[in-house]
Amino acid sequence: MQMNPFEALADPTRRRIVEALRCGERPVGEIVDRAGVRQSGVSRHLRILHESGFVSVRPDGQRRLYALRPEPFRELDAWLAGYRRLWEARLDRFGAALEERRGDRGATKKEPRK
Amino acid sequence: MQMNPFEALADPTRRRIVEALRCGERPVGEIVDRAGVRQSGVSRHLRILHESGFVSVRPDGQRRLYALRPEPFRELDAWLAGYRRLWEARLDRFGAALEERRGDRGATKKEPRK
DNA sequence: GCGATATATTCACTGACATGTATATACACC
DNA sequence: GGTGTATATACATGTCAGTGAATATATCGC
Repeated sequence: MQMNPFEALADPTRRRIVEALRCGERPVGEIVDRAGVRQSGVSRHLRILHESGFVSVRPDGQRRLYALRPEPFRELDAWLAGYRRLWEARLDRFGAALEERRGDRGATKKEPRK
Repeated sequence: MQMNPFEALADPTRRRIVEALRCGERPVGEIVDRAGVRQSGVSRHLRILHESGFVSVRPDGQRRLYALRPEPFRELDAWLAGYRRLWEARLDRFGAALEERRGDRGATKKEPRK
């Protein structure tokens, strides 16, 4: 399937699975309990997470233990780093103001009427 | 549409748009040149990015200038922070080893022997 | 007013993906 | 061997998101 980290985390079920692994490795069965989808679905999501580098597997008897791997998180962090100046208060110079530029953001509530 | 930051960035075209705005605000036309999709597509992606908080808009004559907003980036950073211990070399204690757990990742090439 | 330019929206299509059910594979234990 | 449990895969289905073409809206200059 070959997904990049953003696509891999775009699915809420996959994010739940990742969070279920935050505190260490777990067998599929335990993940199923927290994922909110059937075992077959979890298995497919785990495959995607594995292919995108988010998890590792190791056999343990008839079970398979999944665990998080650091690489894709590092990758996300590196990407974010390129935008860090957006929020790491560098508002002292007006270059920042040029980029931040009046947060309207409530554009939906804008236009009291027309 | 209501997208969370991960879904918003899952689309490659939207990531290209975000990158096009890294160095400051731009009108839609310039973004179209870099996005690789037609103007109507860019407009729709900009709407999604706006609804998810990634960009702000301000009118400038007959054009509209889009710019990045910091909030969703902060949000992503906060999420990532919960996993930072995965890669911020805290391998000095074996608690980390429990979680990192032998990066197999090349599960295909796994286990030269054991 | 009119025409031209910039951007947004509607419509129809298509492809991808998440899901469940059912089935297959792998391993453990007897 | 056989039976039971744990996990993976195949198949069919429905939904949704990204796309382009065409159209609508807004703003400028005259």
